Amino acid sequence: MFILSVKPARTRFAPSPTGHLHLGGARTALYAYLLAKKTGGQFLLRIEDTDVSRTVPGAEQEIFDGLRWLGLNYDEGPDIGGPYGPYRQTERREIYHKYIDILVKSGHAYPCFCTPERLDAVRQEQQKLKVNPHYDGTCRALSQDEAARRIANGEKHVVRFKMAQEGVTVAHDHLRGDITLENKQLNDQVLLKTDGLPTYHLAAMVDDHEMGITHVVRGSEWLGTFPLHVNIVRAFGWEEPTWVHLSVFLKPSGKGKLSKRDSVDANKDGYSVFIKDMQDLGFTPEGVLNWGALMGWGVPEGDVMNLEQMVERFSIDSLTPSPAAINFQKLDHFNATHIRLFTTEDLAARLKPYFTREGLNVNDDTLLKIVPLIRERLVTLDDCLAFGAFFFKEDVNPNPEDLIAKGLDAKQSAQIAQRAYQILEEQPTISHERCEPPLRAYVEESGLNANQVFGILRVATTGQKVSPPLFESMEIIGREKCLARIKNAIEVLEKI
RNA sequence: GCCCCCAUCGUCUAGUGGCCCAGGACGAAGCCCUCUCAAGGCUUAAACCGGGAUUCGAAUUCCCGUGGGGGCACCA
Repeated sequence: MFILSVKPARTRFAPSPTGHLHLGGARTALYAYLLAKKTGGQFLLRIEDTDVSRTVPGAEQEIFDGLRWLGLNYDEGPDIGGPYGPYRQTERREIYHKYIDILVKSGHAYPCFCTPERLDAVRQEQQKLKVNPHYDGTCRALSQDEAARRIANGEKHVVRFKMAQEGVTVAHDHLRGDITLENKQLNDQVLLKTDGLPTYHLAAMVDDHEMGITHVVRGSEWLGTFPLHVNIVRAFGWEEPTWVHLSVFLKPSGKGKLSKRDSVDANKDGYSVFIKDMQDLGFTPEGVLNWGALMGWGVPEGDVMNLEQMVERFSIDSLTPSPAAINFQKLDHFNATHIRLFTTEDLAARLKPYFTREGLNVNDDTLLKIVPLIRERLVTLDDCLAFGAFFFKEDVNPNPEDLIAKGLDAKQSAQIAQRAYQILEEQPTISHERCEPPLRAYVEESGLNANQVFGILRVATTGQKVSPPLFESMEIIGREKCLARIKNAIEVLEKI
């Protein structure tokens, strides 16, 4: 037997806790997760909180909750631990200092005493002269003795990477191939800040190495500093991971990168790019994931997938590098499609919170009965209110106008309701099988059309013009309530 | 300003030199079904950014434009 062996991949999702978990982050996490699971490896979560001033309280928890809601369970992370912890960068200071020392000793990095004010002035001057903004190298020229003396003096300083000033760097991205950049385009970037914490450039490289990450899956906004990162990894003499820079998401219009502002706009139409909001809006993890997965991934076949199926079909070779405009209509489609795939019990459980949050008293047996009736009518879970809230209400108060059938007047409509009432009253129970035949017969003999007769009954019993199928609905509402509601409708019609 | 990346229907994508007068999905239009609304079935319209080059042959390779995106911090 022939065994195709794939090395298990270790991947990570490494967000900074500076805001809401959004669609772009979720998709990055998804691909990293899929790659790990596909190859039998591990997926881990690391919090990149080295910019203390930007850290938002609660953001970290939102990341945990969001990933769990989506079903992207990580094997290692800040809240569950793991063999390579800690998984929060602010708790890893000593590790970074150890590696900074290595770089300084090997001549790949140097201390810099320039003040932010001076740097600002230099940058402004360079812009005025239309030169590329870059560090001017003042401290790079300092002798080791001089630097040591100033450090001993307690002078505040950062540590910069000593970038080669000539030649080129060739960095290999899995989706784009070799990317070549002249070294002089690269800056002597700050690796360690005055506050003793590392910048992303150092922290991410160190952690990915320490944590055994085999594939770095991240957004294409990192493409610009990608060659720098490759240089840092090489300065340490480490083996490079496989780099996978994902495409970015564009606004629905295709003009510009998706931003927070777009979520505000989207919210007006019942959408959001924040994972937390999507749940409130009635989207399902399955729908959101399926939608996000398809933007940037050319699935071989079968567009509709749950997480498990995505794992089966996933391959980083079929990821696409070009930017993708998001399309909320497609979200609707995938959400509705997955809703239709849920079992009745599952869907009932998912729907219940949407009824109860509106203050409705949900009877579980009734809920189970209405699910098959409304399932294919739902786009979002909260649509269940529009189609099924009346099942849990004591009274319905139809708009009198709506009770009048098309082409008829109030009096005629009242007569029809009266006749329908008699027919239904003759039935010992109200069921689909018992009620439809006699009412159809009435439609026949009266010369009316089904729309007219059924329409009056629909509005009378459900209180709305659009509802799940009439007879099935009446059956669930029950004989007593149906008759009472029709009687009420007759009264309303007679008063017109 | 400089650098990097990307480029197939409106949108997401398939396509790795002949299988492509370009396939799928969403959306759109029409028809069927039908007690409303959906769902479902069938059908239609809709694209290789432009120009050169290589080749018997190019959506597919190369070059130049153009358009779009991203980056140029003691932010990630």
